[in-house]
Amino acid sequence: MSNSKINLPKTAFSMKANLPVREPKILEYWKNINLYEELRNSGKGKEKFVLHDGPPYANGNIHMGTALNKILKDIIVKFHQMDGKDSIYVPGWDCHGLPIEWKIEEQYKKNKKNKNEVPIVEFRKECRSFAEKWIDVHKTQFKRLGVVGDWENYYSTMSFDAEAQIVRELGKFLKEGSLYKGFKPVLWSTVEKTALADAEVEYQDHKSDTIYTSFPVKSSSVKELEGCEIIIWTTTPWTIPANKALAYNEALNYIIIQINDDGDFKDKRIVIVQDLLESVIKECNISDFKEIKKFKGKEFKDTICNHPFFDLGFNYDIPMLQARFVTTEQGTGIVHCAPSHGPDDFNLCINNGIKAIETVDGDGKYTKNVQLFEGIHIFKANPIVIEKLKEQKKLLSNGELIHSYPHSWRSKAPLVHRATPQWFISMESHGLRNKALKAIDETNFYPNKGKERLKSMIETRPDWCVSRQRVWGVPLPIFINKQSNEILIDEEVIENIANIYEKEGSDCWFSDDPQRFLGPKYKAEDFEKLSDIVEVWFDSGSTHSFVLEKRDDLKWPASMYLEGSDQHRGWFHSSLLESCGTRGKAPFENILSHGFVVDGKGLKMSKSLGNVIAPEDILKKYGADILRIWVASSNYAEDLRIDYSILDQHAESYRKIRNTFRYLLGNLNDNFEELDLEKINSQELPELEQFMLHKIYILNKNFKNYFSNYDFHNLYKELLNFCTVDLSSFYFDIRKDVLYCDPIGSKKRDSTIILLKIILDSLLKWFAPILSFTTEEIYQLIGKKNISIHLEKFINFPKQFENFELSNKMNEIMKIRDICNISIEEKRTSKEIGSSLEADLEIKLNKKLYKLTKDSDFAELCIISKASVVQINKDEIIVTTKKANGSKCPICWKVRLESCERSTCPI
RNA sequence: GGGCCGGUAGCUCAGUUGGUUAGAGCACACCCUUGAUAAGGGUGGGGUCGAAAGUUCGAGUCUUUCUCGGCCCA
Repeated sequence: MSNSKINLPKTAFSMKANLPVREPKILEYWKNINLYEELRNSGKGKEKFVLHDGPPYANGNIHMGTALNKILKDIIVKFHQMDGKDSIYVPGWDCHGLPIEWKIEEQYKKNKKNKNEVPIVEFRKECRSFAEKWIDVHKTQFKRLGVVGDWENYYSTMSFDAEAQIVRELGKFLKEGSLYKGFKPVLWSTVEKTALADAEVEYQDHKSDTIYTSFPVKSSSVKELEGCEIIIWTTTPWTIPANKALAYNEALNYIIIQINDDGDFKDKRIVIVQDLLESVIKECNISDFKEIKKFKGKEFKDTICNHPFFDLGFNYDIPMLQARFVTTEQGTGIVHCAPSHGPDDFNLCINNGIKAIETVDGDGKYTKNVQLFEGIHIFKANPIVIEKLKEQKKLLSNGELIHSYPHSWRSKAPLVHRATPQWFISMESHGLRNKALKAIDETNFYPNKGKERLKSMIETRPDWCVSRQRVWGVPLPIFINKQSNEILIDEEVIENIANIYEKEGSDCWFSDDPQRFLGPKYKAEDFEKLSDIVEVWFDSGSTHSFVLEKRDDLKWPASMYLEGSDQHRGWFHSSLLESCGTRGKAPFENILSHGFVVDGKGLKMSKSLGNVIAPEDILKKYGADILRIWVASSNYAEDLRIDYSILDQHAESYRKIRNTFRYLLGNLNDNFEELDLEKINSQELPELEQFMLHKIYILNKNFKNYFSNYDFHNLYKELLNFCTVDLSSFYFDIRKDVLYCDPIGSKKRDSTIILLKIILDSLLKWFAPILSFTTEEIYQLIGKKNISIHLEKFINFPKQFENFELSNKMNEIMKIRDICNISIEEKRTSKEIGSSLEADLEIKLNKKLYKLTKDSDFAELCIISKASVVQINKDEIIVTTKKANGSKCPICWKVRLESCERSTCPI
């Protein structure tokens, strides 16, 4: 029998996707129709949804993390657009900062150019064009992922507008008075007279002087401690004059011993940690001692000591402070703290109200803040300190140690931690911490755990240091009065600087006459102009001010900030502080944070492990839609695993979805016109169609629910299951008979066609935010209404589609169907039958089920030739399969003795 | 080293206030089909829930410890 008498599916939609080739053509199409503009036109006047882009750093190719981030953003933006909002995405880039400075310096090194001989302005120009280059590269790579946004009018932190606004934002803190000058230790080279970043540091062996020295206890709540001397060990004796505190660990066990050996410490009682007793007595040559007392570290609480140079005028209190960083690896279990000369020291002291001061100047000489030592170079101070300690009978022992020590990558000179003048925004002076904590409470977090994470950081963080001794950034707009040493606070000056930057950028700060910035009100000679720049987190923390507030198409606050979970300490954090400090509110209503991309085993990607997968590789091998499926199907609340076997699996799912579409298109012969769902009377349709309408209605309800919770992996799973379970293996399989064999235009077939149209329309829209390319491909094949699927809206289904009574009945039928299948399978395994159409079934049901299913066509539902249903008195469902008698109808392939009801049946 | 988060079939995920033999899809195996055909259908095997201890009549679900992994900090 020829196939001409049946209606076989026919479609131009190919089974093979060939996404790597097809997708770029679709991108070209979106560009030609100017999709972004079309979206804005279609969204005019609608409620805005603004996902504010966290700016990636304009440096290097994108990696899986960035791809994940952009795709997730795009999916959400598209969902909201299709949900009837004006959903606007403006991409941005973070451009200032050290990494770009290095790249330029590296180029200099290669070309044997000396950075110091290049004018700052020229250097900055090179940084700027470097960033511009990478913005272009990123743009292309992001677009390839299918991300739709305002690529033509992106924002960047180095645009003149941005630089100007950053100055205005700083001006607000200045005016308020929360921006203050303080000191903080940084790694410093006394040779180059400059601060160094961590990455500019090389570790090399270095010979240091070591000392065991003592701090007499002044007062303590432990009686036995009184009169004792606390012993500390250090490799930097020159920091002793800057000592302000001692650190102990409350979890460790300490011991008091009395020394009987002759010498400065004869009959003295000293305190050290128990675990290091042996090493201390050995290193300090203690041979005769007596144990006095053992006690827990926590008993040190409230102990106050004197400085070893107490008698030389260092007569301030040295408190003992609890610190977790104290260990028993080396030394004595008590660490001396000079807040101006170590980050640990600094943090511990600042948390206990002891501020760092400038103890050493840029050349490495003690300042006037260090009595007795003023003007002495720190690298020459060790012998003097040791001598004076000996004089004061406070030196238990000294020696030398070769250890790994930081050096400058350029000059190879040893580095020191030196407290340098820095600019801070106070967390407390104007209530910034409380404002931020309140703002967190008013923000929704996806997943919810992000709230606590951000909160605990804000609760404990120290004041915000916003200055950097660098050149590629926005200059701190600060003048200091040479006479009074006071900061110039004048809105007019700030506005003047901002206006200049708006026209020409901030390079001029480094080249132009300061008078230009001060304006006519002040004399340049009376002021010192700062040459620090603003730390880049302040730049990106201000994006809300120069993007959301400045652009008419956006709104403040943003609907959502969406970044990796590391940004709780980064952009979420800095944006929150900046905005709360200047506006008293968070710049976002919702925060969505996602985990990190890890390999198939859950390990982080690294070159050394060889488990790195680049987005580019995936695009070449699979295409962007597969990558987008990976994003949608992964649970972003945790880390996201990826490897080729995972991608293969998603590629398989994609084929299933694609074939689902192909079946629909084939049976519709690529014809599609939108139906008015309100005009459909579901009661007039066959039960199976009514059941499918119910399924669609419920799925849509779940879909909206998942979407509003940004729960994409469950959403995608449900859509995929619908394709696999409800459509492919159920509805499609059953309805092939009607579609192929019933005459075109017949009632039942038309009912099926109606359903296929509804299903196609629904699937296209449900999948569009995820499968942006494939849905567009299909839409172009059938679309009439709009020029792009992405201009469509989600469907509202009539409530009358919902039919729980029928659904309950069908669920019972499905159970019977399962048993039928098992029965058929037995006969198939025994080779009595092959196709299910070779089977006749006898189904025995109890009274209740019999009554319930009396109008159901089991032959149709089970795709068999004949089903006879009988009522029995047992509750068990019994199905018997027999090989069907008769001949196979060449049209419908059913095996029967008499001809089937179709007029075309030749039997 | 510290803080936070997480570890359910090969994979992606469900598992509601602790309660009957732990679920789904994919993958896999076997079979069928050849009118969705580099497609489609059916059946089936497979986890004791990272490990141990505890609370409880009862724990994947609560507590503790350990372990592995991730992020942040040091």
